[in-house]
Order: sequence, then structure tokens, then C-alpha cells
Amino acid sequence: MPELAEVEFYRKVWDGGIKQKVRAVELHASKRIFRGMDTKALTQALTGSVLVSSATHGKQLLFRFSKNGWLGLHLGMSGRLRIGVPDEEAGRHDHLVLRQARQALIFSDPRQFGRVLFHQGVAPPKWWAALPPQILSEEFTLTRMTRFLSRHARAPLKAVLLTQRGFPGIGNWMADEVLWQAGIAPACLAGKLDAMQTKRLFRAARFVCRGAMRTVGIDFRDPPGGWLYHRRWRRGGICPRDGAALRHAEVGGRTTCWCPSCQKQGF
DNA sequence: TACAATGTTTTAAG
DNA sequence: CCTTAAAACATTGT
Repeated sequence: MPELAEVEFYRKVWDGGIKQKVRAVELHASKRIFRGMDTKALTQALTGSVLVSSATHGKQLLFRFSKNGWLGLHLGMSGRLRIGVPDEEAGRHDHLVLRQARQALIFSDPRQFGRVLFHQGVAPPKWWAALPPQILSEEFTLTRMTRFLSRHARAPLKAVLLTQRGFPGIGNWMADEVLWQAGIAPACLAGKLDAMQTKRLFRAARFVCRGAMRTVGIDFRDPPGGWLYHRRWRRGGICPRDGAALRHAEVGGRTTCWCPSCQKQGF
């Protein structure tokens, strides 16, 4: 499920536990979300520590704890964060539970495509520091985006937009939304855009991120009215802009929805 | 039953 | 070494 704005929403869910001590850590150590990490070290370090702050970067979540603990989470396809009562019994998919006096912070992920990372140190983990510029930041420039497109010139734009090194936070529905708002077909190759289309893509990427953050990112409400989002799931949907029948097909390895009449192939 | 699901990683091929 | 495409991952729901 979670893309940029959904991740931001879930971050705020756990913020209810800020400034409070973690009394106990419960986790399903053998589950895939803990692959390659030391769950004993995580348990040891977080037990008795205090949740200090949280941040998101694209689809990445980082929770900072006292005693130099840094908990990184990725929600994958089906992950979500929620708050439970302090002694809530962990369900089958509740793979990580941080128990505090007033509530339990719960990470559940049925499909386990998500991931848990843990780092102990004064500085933030290096994988966090190495993340590419966020789309809504100053460092995400037209020049940078253009360079990224040219490096993937022979791939369809849909696939390029899903690449987290270039467009951190963009997922399946946001990629379709960006392309629809830019008026460019998803199968158009990234190297085929002219300067005007490139600029439209850049503006659409930022506009969609901002609009999602101001709606989904606040309280999980739907994205702004008039967006493709509201029509893309049903078969038989029509384009909000010109009323043409929307098309669905697999592009760049993912189910894709677009308007064949107002989204143009490059030349 | 079989397939698809708002995602990444690994593997293989070009 | 770089880019691209496809399969794999685990579970649920249609």
C-alpha cells in the first residue's frame, strides 16, 4: 500500500509514543521483515529507551530513540503502523511491538515485503544519510531529474518513475497520477521527452507529491478531487479531463492506468 | 482455482 | 560496469 504520503501518515501514528519509554519489545524474529538483521541487538537497545523523534524520506521511516538507537522501517506492500492498548496481544501479522505505559506501537505486515533496520550510534545510519533528494526538496532540481531520465533513456517512463533512486516515494498510483497530469503516456521511453514535456513531468511530480502530502499525508483522506486516482481502479472508468475511456495494461512491470486520448507518446 | 495486490531485491541478459 | 526485464518473496482477497 504505502507510498510517500501514506508513509508520512503512518509516521504520525507512532508519534503518539514520543517522549515515552519502551518497556518491552516483542518481535517475530524469524519473519522476513527482519532479514539480515540482529533482532537481539534491537531488543536489547530499545528496551528501556525513549522514543525521541521520527522522520520520513520517500518510503523510508526512521525512528530515533535515546541510547543512540535508530529504528528504520519500510512498509513494503502491505505494512502499516498502528497504536494498540498497552497490553494488546500481538496478532499473527504484528511482527514488531514496542510496549509503552500508555500504548503499544505496532508494525504489522501480512505479506512481509517490508523491512526493519536497526542502527546504534551517535550519527544517523549511513543508509539514511545516503538517500537521494526528496522530490519536494530544493535539491530535487529539473537538471537532476533530466539527468536521471537520460540515464534510463530506453526504459518506459512508468518504470523510471518507480525507481526510488530517482523519484523517492513515488509508487504505483502516484506514478500513474504524475503521468496523467503531465499528459504523457506511461509507455513513452524516458529518452524521448522534449524540453517542454520534461518540464511538465517535473512540475507534475512535485504537484502530485504536494497534493498527496496535504491530503493522504494529513489524515489518510482521499487525494484532491479531479485526480485520476478516483477513477483508476474500476474497470470502465473515464478520464476526469476529457471523458475518454481509461486504459489498463501492464507497463514497466506494474498494472498501469492512463488516458489514451490526453496522454501522448513522445515522438 | 488462478490471478492480482499502492514494493523491493536478486538474477539474468543485453 | 551499466541498464533493463523478469522472477521471487508471503499472504489475502476476488
